[in-house]
Amino acid sequence: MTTSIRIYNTLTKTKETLQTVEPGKVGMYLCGPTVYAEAHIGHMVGPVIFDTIKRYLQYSGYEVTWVVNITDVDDKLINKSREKGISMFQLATQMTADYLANLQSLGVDQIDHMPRATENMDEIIKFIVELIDRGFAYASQGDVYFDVLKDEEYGRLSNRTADAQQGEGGETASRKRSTGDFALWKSAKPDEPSWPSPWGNGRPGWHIECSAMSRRILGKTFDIHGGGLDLVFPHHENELAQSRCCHGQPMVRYWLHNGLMRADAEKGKVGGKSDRDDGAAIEGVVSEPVSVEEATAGKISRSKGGGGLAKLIERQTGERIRFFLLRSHYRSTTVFGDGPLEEAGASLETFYRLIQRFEKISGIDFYDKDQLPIGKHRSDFVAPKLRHAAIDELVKLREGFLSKMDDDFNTGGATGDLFEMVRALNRFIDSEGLEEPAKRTPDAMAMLSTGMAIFKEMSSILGIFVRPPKQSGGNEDATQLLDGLMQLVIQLRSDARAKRDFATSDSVRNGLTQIGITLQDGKNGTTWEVNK
RNA sequence: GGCUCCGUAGCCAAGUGGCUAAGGCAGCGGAUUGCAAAUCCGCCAUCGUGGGUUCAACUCCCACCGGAGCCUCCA
Repeated sequence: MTTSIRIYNTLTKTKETLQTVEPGKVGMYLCGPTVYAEAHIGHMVGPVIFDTIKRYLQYSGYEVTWVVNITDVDDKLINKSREKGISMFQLATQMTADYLANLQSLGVDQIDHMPRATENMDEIIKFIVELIDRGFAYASQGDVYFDVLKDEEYGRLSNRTADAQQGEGGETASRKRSTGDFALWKSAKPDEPSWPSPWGNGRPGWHIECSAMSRRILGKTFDIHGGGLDLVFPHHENELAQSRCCHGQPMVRYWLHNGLMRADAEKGKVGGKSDRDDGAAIEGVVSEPVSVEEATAGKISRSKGGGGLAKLIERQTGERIRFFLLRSHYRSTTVFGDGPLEEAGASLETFYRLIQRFEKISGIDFYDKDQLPIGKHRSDFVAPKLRHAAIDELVKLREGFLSKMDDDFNTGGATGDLFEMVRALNRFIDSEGLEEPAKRTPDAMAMLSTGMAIFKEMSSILGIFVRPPKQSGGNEDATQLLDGLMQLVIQLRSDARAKRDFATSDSVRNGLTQIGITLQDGKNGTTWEVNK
């Protein structure tokens, strides 16, 4: 298969053309969470971009296997579970459930395997034994360490030398041959969870599970391995060393790392440059007093109140967050907060309105795969027979979208094409007058559906607009009731308008605006929407 | 101290050694509307600063200023 997909490889620091280990197949592995606390937004960046990458690779004709591991044994889990007075396994189970729920909310549903460290002990121990046999690791007082100095290529990924500090100081330092060595196996204290091994009871070090589990599922060399930029060192450097030394062949073709999220500074939003003289109220600038801590934008971490993602999703909707993440490039650092999400939400409305408009005109359910079918593969696409400037434009925008995706999954650039598709489609509806039933000729309607299908085909690659946006409230009875009520109100107002009693009709509309409902008078009657 | 990355309009954000520097949000003007909303049309940037390389740089190199990250657990 020939594609021109290019991926930025952290190892070589260049974009490289994708050439898979097995033709037509892609194996990819994303480092998942250590499940000792609730997920925060930073944990979602990798899953969302990988989910999108998988969708795109599949669209490009590849068969993709995607693995995300769950680290369910480590020091933090042990400590945290003690604090909470529950077992490590209970804590892991709870936090894994939280993680999975968050993934689902963001539309991440392409993961094929989610192996857990505790369920792969045999494989992990086997891997360590192999490393010792090959002379790259040594046992020391119940621990096992990787001997960094034996690996000539150590440090290439993160661009540092083998003597880089590896944490594990203190008492364990004396068990190591050199400071750069890192633990493959840690002996357990009597009250710690442990597994039997040739070196006594213990638990695996942080890095080895990924080497072991990726090999089991994806093989000795697989295509794409990713995670947050903060994992490059030491985690990925060490994984890479373990696997390569164990197998004598590269672990991964392409190392892919996403940029990190930063917390929003939440400073006074309105008004211009108040950089200097902060504190002094500049005319019209309302700035909320914030503590020094809050005013400093910084890296999101669990220890600094970065959790509570579930609440955030409830407040902002998963699609907003997904769209927000996809709006910029996955490798860039992104400032995150309610403000930026609101803006993403505002621009999403443009899409929702078009979709509603289309559904109203055509009677087709946009989200139904039978009513508005789309092509599964890029190569399935055939230029529409119906010719129209709008269709031609859509076809061209589609190509633009795909070429941006080809270039290191440039989702930010691709969303621009999506917006332009919306404009082209609205323009088509306007120019053909499709709001009026009389003008809905079979040709025009076919063209509209064709255009919408192109739009849907592209947006579904990003994993957005694949299901109807969540209704606020979520209570179906209440929703139906509200709908009936609104129809009644609209009817009464229409009667007033028919009599040119605008005082009454405006008063109704203003009243609704006050409570957050916007009315829209169109050629075909009045519609309403709840302001988000 | 060592190693990375970033600095594009009020804000967010793509992108390129040479065609009009995408798109979004906000704003402004127009079409439409009883008035609005929505939609459409139009307007709104010379790319942190200073040098250098080049026929040509926002895009490459150097310096500086500013911001972020990693080097310790972290997606």
